[in-house]
Amino acid sequence: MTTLKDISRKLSISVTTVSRALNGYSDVNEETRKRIHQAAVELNYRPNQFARKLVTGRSGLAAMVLPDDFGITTRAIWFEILAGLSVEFAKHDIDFVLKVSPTDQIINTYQRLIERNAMDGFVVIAALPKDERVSLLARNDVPLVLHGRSEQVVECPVFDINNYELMLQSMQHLLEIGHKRIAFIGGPANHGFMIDRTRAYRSALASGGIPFNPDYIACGERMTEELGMVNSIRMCRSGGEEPTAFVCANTMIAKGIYSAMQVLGRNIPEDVSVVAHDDALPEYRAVDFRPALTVTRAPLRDSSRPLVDLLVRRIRGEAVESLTEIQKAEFIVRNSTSALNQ
Amino acid sequence: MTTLKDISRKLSISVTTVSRALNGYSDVNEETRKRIHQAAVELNYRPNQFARKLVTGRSGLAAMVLPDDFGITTRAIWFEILAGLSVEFAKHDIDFVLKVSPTDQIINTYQRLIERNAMDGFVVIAALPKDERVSLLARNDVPLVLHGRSEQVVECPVFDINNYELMLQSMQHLLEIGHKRIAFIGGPANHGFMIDRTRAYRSALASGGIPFNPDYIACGERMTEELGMVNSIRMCRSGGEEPTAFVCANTMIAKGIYSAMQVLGRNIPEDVSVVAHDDALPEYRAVDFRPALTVTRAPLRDSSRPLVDLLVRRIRGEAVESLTEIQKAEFIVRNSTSALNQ
DNA sequence: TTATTAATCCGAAACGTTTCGGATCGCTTT
DNA sequence: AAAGCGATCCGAAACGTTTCGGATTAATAA
Repeated sequence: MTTLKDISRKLSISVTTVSRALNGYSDVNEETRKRIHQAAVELNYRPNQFARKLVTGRSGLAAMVLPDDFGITTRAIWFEILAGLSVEFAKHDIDFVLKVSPTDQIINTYQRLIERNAMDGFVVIAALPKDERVSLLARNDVPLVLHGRSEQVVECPVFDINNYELMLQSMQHLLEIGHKRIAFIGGPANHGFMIDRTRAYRSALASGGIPFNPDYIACGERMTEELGMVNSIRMCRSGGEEPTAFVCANTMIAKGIYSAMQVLGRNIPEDVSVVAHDDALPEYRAVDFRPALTVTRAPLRDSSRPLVDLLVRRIRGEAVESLTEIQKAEFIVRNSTSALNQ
Repeated sequence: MTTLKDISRKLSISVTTVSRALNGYSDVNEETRKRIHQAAVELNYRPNQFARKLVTGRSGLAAMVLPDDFGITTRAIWFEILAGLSVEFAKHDIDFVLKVSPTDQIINTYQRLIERNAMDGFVVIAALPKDERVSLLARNDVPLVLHGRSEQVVECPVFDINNYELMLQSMQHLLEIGHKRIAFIGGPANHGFMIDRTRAYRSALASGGIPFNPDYIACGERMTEELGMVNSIRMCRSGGEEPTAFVCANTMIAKGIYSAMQVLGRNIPEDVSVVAHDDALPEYRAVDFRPALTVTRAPLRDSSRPLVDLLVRRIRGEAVESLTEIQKAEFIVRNSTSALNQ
């Protein structure tokens, strides 16, 4: 392994100057900088991360802690997120470490990681309104970036999609084409994104002059096909008036509704309309639904870059105020929605 | 953050002795060791990994490099593996770093990681007969553990399941109940596990006096439902004699065959028998198949511990010869197989 | 008594960086 | 001629460990 000292010796230049040259300080002559850079590539120099960490306090490591029961959704989604984060962090020369922890030990795991002081930062996903993870990290002054908004006024960068707006858009579309009995099947009621969307759902109903019917809303811990299937069947069988349209928190739920409607002998979109939010998972392509699914679309993959960028800027010490990014979902009308035929 | 020096000062004992006490050396008095340990917990001491790395060369980091197209299978499976590795490594105080790389850049990614010299070891999964990753790592003397066997005689620990045996078992079962036209639908032909299973498939046929029919074997890059569906339909429609039984490399393929048989109006197990190898993924539970699926079972989750143990022992310097572990799959007969009715 | 040994302890160097606080030198300004 | 300045460089300390090579003491063997 070649070190600064090797370069220093080879060029008869002090270690200090070699270090400063390589790190782009201004007090080194342009020509000697050239020589140093050249020697560095010749000798295939790689800075020793651990020596560096020892003095700077930076480790070149960022982590994410996941519950071992996979939380709100399925393995496939987590992997999508992990993969994106790994490649984005790599661009900043940061290694991405994955911690999986029993669900009831999550906070302990964070605690230990914080004590060890080995991570430059964390990415925290699926924000809760009062998020213990966030407050713990913030209290200990360790950088984090949050996916989703949390109620707490907290000093951390945030990335989110416009959950309120996209829900409004779906609802307005359905209202415009005449639907009145619109159901919403979503995820865990306590998560930030669900709170936003539920708010939008109710506000859209209100603005359409439609009373809120609690039977038309279903929340589940896991946003899977099963959730969509079970709840849509329940709603259609409940004896009262059946929904004429469903809004789903993701495409898996929509898939479940498609199956359910087939079982019940209902046609999409003639009998019921379906709209979903689409994270653009390759396994559930909305265009491949039959009929093709109308969606608000915000690829999960696209969140990795902003997430990592925000965290890196936070680690570099940028002011938190400037570190918020809200991504707009795109509304795409396909064939799963049609005007209500009376 | 509390350091050795803090403990040293508090107890008026040299840093050396504190270090040696904490690391279990024998040249420190039992009573002072007690005092030191106590002070360590009182002060909430955590060794600084980076300082340690600097002198020992160990980083407390292990990595896995994955292709960004997810290789032979689906995201869900990768996540299963990743989660298992993360928790097992944690037990050894090792952080698990995940690297995702474009498929054609895998070797470069390894190269860079090796140069940086920041990983204590790697876990390499889905062994190829001549595996460039393995030879690269071995050549550079970096510890690795291999999942699956590779042809190369190489100095590395290996974990595998008894692919040859389990295939033999499935085949013998089918032969015993009278099947002669047995198809095998599996994964990429060049992978170690497929080579083993194909060998067993042919050897079982031979021992049953049945000629090998190349139309009855199908390999695909991705072992998904689609693969099972497409190939079983093709085999059943090919005009020649249809298979009466299918052996599948995993349960997803079996699921595809179930769908295909339904489409074709065939009943399982009356018309066709199906056997699969079961990695025990929660998403595809063999017991939940209708009819319940006969399998050779070897939970993927169970591979994490041996994998990590082997790697850790290799890192600690144990002789490679002792570091091989072959896990036996369990054969479970359920309702997807029945005797051939003539 | 003296030499040997075992049990404990410790000073100092080393790992590879970064960074603080100058030092040197030639040029410009007074 | 003296003072000041900018550009360029460097020595040495520091980060928190581990480890080599002893040092000290008391008990044991000669």
